[in-house]
Amino acid sequence: MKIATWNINSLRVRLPHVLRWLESQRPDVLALQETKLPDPDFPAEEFTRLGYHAAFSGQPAYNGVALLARAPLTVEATALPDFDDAQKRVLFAHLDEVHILNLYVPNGQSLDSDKYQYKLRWLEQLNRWLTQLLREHPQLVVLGDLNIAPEDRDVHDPKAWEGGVLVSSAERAAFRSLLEQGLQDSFRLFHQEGGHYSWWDYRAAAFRRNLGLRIDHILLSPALAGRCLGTHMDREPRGWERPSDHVPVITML
DNA sequence: ATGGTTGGCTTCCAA
Repeated sequence: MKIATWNINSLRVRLPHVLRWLESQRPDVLALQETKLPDPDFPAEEFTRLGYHAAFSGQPAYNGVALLARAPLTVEATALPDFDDAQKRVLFAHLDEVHILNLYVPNGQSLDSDKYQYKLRWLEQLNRWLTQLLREHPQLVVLGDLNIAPEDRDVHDPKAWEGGVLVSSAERAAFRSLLEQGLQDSFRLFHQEGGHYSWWDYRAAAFRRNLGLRIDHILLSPALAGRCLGTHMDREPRGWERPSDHVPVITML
């Protein structure tokens, strides 16, 4: 089973990339973040044509998540439980036995921002929910743009990033809490070295110079981690015309 | 070199 996640930074702009990528990679599941589309505008029929079922939860201009899958999807939630949030960042669904939680974690903007406090509260509530999800669903995938580089080896220049969002100790502690509950970082099951990133800033030719961060992740419950065959980033679409600033992360189960 | 680029209910905000 091939499962992927990709922050596409506007599905309106990136639809040709998503269709091209689906045709060449044929994943069983593709989770999208930052669709930036209200639900009535979601181009579901474009994916139906390629044999994909679609589930989506979006809003105008910001945020928005979607799941595309070759098997029928059953949506179970579109928000964190008991958390008042107008922003569409969560899509929880299952296909057959496998449950997938697609997340677009808040960016946080800067450590002194209200948005950073919102991010930390959001992650705290996610951790609370995860306890229940792991108990109820042995085959659980948690994936998406988690907007956290878990360790210094996930950052091209840890000194330059010190004091910023995506790398702060509170965010990293929240990420570790996910792992302490039993999830495994599928990429780190296979690769130990630094230099592998999923996002590069559009500015300063960051991709060409590999000035990136590993902030998009596929986390697996113990049962799924035990049968995982590999996880990698596909850098190819970052070289296409008008690319997203993120690339797909792919795991094989 | 405290910059730079992209997308969107665009003349600013979010990333």
